[in-house]
Amino acid sequence: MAIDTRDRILDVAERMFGERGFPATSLRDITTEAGVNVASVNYHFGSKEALLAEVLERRLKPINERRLELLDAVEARAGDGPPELEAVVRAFLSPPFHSQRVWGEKGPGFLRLVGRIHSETNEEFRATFVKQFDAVFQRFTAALQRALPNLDDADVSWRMLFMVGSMAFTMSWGPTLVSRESGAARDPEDVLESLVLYAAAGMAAPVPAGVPAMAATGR
Amino acid sequence: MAIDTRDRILDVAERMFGERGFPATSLRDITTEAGVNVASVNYHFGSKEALLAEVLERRLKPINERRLELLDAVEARAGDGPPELEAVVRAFLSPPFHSQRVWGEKGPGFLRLVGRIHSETNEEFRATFVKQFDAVFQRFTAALQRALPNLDDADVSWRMLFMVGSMAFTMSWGPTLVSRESGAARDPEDVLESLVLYAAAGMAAPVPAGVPAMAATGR
DNA sequence: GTATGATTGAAACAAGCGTTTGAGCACAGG
DNA sequence: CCTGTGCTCAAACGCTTGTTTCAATCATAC
Repeated sequence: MAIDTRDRILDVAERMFGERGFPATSLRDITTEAGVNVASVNYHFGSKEALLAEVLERRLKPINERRLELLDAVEARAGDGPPELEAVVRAFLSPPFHSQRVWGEKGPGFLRLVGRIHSETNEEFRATFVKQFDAVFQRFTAALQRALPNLDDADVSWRMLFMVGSMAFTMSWGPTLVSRESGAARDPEDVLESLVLYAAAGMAAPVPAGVPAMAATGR
Repeated sequence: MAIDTRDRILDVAERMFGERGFPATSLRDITTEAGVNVASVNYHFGSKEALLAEVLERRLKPINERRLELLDAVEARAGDGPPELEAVVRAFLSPPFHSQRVWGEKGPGFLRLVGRIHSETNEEFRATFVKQFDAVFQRFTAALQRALPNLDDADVSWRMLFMVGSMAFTMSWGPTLVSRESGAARDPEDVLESLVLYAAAGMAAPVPAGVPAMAATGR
């Protein structure tokens, strides 16, 4: 009856984990909605947690690949010089926004999920999850350091955290904001654009006066 | 034997909700650690969800009061002119950072919790929670609009969302970042300073080229 | 057609959940 | 002294959880 049980489970799980969170979603919720048997989750994936891992990987892998692709292009264009800051930021931020066509009523489920992985899973799971980002983080950290030579490593790391925070939070709450304040309604594409400009400006902010690493001001 | 059962429950619940999340923390986890009986939660608070509400309110109320206090001072200083952007941003961001003396190994538990409220509770609860922020949001939105007259309302709203995202995410992951990369280690006070500069710069970013300030929203 | 291995189904499993119960304790005011 | 109130306790409530079991069914190769 089912086209493909595995995929149906993945789709429903992605949506429900995104909407309600991982611990708050039961396997019976998922399997009922997907029209499959409870046991099939453990048959196909092994456990609830393994299902979560697959849900995440399915979406995250293409996103991170796309990020690196875009960064490659930006760096190629820059040649030996420093890459353009805004382009680097855009290479990082845009793939998740494009990963789902619709910024639906509930938002891109799996990205809401990503935003709260760290709080809903145990330590080991979290570690293997973060590992998926390691390569991306290293590449972008290096690129940003070249684009912002007056920042020390610590500054770049913290500002990347700020940027990721804006992104994750926007994915989570954005749809709520859109539905609450009609004035704020916007295309996801416009929101992405706003976010890129915001993050690029923040990245280029002057370094704290009191704790200089080497240089004084930003752009 | 217990100094005050109520307070012990609140303290332990705050920490555990922060570390593991609301659904993943059982009342028995809390009461065992606190050295009190399971039934005392329902006796003192009525339900698990009511306990969460009180945990949040206990910390959030003073934080939001302090925010408004600081904003009052900033606006008084500005007189009839526009308030200083960085001061407004600082008034918003600093109280949570000061709400707990120590940026411990696990981070300020209750702020990690705040960051994911929306995903771990039902719709009604979320509504009453967001209400606590309404006054603060309105005041700060107004102040930012005066400090950034070239942005339209939608821009200000989105950029506030970006700012809150940076803050929440930093509270959550900051401690992780500090422990992973020794190079990034910093005082919470320094991190706050970085965040303020980052957010102020982001707020002041140019408006998107394609979307003029006065035009109606979507396309 | 029959055999084989992959998949599904209904049912049960033990464990844990939030909540309720009602007896018991401590200690005030009369 | 007794009574009333506030609180704690062990035990049990009914229910849901993730996981397992094992027979039934399916698709495919011989």
